[in-house]
Amino acid sequence: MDNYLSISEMASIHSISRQTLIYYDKIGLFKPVHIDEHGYRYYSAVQIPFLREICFLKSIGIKLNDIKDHIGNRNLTTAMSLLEFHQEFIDKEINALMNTRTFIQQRLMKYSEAKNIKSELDKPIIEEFPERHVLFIPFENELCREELHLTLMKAWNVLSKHGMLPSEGFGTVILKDKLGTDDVFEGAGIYTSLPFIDPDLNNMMTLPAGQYACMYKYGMPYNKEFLNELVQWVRKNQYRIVGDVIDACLLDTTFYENDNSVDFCQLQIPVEKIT
Amino acid sequence: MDNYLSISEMASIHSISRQTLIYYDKIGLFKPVHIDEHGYRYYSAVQIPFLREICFLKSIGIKLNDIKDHIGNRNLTTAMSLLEFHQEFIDKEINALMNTRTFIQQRLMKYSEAKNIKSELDKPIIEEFPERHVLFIPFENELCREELHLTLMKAWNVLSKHGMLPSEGFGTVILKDKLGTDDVFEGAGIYTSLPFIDPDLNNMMTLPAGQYACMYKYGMPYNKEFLNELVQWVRKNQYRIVGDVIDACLLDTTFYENDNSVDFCQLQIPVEKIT
DNA sequence: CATTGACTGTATAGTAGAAATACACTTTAG
DNA sequence: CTAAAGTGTATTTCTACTATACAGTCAATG
Repeated sequence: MDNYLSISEMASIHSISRQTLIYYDKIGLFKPVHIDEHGYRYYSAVQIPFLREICFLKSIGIKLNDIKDHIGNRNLTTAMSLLEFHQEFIDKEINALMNTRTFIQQRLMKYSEAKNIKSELDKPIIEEFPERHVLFIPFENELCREELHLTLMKAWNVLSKHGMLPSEGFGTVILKDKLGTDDVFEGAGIYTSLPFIDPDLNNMMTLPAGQYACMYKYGMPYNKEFLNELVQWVRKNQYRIVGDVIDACLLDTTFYENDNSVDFCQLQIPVEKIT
Repeated sequence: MDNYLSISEMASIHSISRQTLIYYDKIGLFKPVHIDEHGYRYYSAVQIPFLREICFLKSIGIKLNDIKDHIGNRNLTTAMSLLEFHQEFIDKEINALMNTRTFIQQRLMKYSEAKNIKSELDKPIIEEFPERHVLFIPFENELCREELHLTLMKAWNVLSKHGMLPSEGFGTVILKDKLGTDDVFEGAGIYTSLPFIDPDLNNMMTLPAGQYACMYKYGMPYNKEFLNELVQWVRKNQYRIVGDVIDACLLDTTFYENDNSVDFCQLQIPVEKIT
């Protein structure tokens, strides 16, 4: 092999840049067979399969360091286990991206729901909901903006540990039995939707399917006036409360500017018509 | 809101590090509401939803710069288009990973094939092959190691431009009509397997399904002795050559150490029994 | 023979999103 | 009063390059 390839020839043959070859030389991944008295790099055609394989492994996402460890001393067994190991890595990545895709989809659903209903603010209506599986974390201190945020973050972190993002929605659960008592928020807490069911998860709660008396409102869950209003409407209209009350947050304060801004929520009280 | 949260509290609430909050401050993504006379950072509970949303957007893979542009002035429309745009990005990523997965699978298939047949070296046998679609690039100069490598890289680059990696195999095609002539390699060239069919691709060639007289060998395609041996065997055994000859490379020189090493290949001659 | 353009070299900075480290100051608990 | 915990800034490290600046080399042309 007497006719060498220059660095630019070698680069263009492999559709990579001259700088990349200089870099590979520097990190010891791929070195020219010959360097002349001026420091010019010269490659041999025999090296082409090696650089080609480096480019292949790189383009399927294997790190240069791992390629370096592998390429100098490869055989069928090591080549296969490198690929098998990397395939598992790829599978995990695909899985993670599919989950992410689900989270984005659910978020978008939630937003388009919020977009479509802004007109009917503060008017009680009856809606049907399917069964919903959520995570529930009770409040530990007196309910205020800070307690609300901190409890939600607890729930958020529980989900994160299970590889989920609570993209579909969250809100407050108020116990049916405490309605009308001195401390309406006793035993209340935060719920977050579950993007998918995880059997390892504790603190799961099921919101039953059925009819709910609903009302959209701008206000935080600890502003009781909306709840009182809706409860009164329920009683006036010959309905019976049959379960815990949900205050679902549709748009949080990140959608509004000033410091005293409030969430856009929907109160949901499960009801039955009194016959 | 008079009770501030320290940087470590804010960090632990969101399961991120103190350093990350310092970094977010530095790049202007998320700043504390208050800094005391010693430079200590203090956050407000009102900021929790914003940092939560930043963490959410980050964890679905949106760049901090894009989050920064979005978060300060968001509304339903911008939030939805951000997510929609990002979902398309995710879909492309999933697609790319699925392709990569295919390439790895095909490579592994090729390797396990090579692993299983090493015993029957240099012995002609008859094998059945399905139809194979390949890319064909003819040689332009006299066949030698360099011409072989350069032509293969041409094919490789054509595939790369179409988003494919020739992971399943490559080799040399020798025209049937030139067997036994002075210049056996006239019109010959390199073929590379196609991971999937791309209608935009020119230079496609179909290797027909059927019976092939095959022989494994260590040697480069320009070493004619193996070809001659197999052709003689074909004639002696009452077969007729019915198509172009394939010299399929199973393991290239990256699997062997010294500079004069050769490929591990399988010669494949399409044949019919003479009746 | 000089010049020009193409090619080569080294060295440095920049990219993203932190993590890790070093070193100094402040606060808090005992 | 001291020690531990918390906080600040500044710098380095990671990956796999790309881009830039500046200087030397080579081949062809006038």
